[in-house]
Amino acid sequence: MPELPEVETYVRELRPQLLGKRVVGGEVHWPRIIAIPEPDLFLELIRGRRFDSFGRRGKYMLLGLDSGETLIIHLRMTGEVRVQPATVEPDKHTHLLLALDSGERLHYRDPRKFGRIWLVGDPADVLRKLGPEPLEDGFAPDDLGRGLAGRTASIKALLLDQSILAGVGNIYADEALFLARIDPRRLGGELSGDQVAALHGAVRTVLQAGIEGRGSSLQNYAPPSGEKGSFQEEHRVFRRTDQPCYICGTPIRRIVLAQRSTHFCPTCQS
DNA sequence: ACCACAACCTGGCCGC
DNA sequence: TGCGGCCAGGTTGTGG
Repeated sequence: MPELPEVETYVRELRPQLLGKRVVGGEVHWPRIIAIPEPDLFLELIRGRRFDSFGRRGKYMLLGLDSGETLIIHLRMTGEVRVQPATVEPDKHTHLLLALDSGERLHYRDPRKFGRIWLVGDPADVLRKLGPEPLEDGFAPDDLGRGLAGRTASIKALLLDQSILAGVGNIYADEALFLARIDPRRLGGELSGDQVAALHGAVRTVLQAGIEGRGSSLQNYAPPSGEKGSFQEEHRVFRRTDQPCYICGTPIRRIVLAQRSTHFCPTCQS
């Protein structure tokens, strides 16, 4: 589910709930969610460790431990992290429980089991293929242009490629392409310099607006505080199939690109 | 190197 | 109520 704005919201809301707390025990109920190391060693290494820092890279959450190691969590489609009182019992979708010295427990819950968790000495081992952070000051139109140059995949597929740009997913790709007035079927390498610059600006605008709305809450998704985000109210095209474009009134179209639902205005985006 | 697509999983919704 | 089909905010592995 979550893209950059949802993960950033997660980090902001979980940080005060976890910083300074220490892990005093844990249980893994679905071993495959622990990517590195083996689950038994994972639990051995994390027991007794304190959370010292909390950050984000792309759609990954990075929790720095007092051992110098980093706990990395990727929620993929349906992962959730909650810090709960000890009285809250895990349900059948809770795959990792970490007991904290505060008496609470961290629950990692994930109905589709796509999410992954790593415990590594060097985060680069997990993150090295990621492209630039779109909201960093140093991210320039040329950085995006270099990633798209010569590519013959659709611009929609390339925006979803985390090695070109980190953090954009299906919602924000569609919204950015609408804002930049670019047809999602256009090939990456055929965009003009002006279009690349417009897309660069649009990606930053929609991600920033997403963060300000505390993410998009579709279905039952909500950030750790439990209060839903609001950016879904600002979607211009995403899941607005057959509804009128807010600019020109043309019905929004849904097509499939890169195996993902893609929504666009056939009049505004060409 | 690049591209398209199956696979990984479960649950919700819709029509019959 | 049950069943089949489709949908879901992501990434990885495989084959061409």
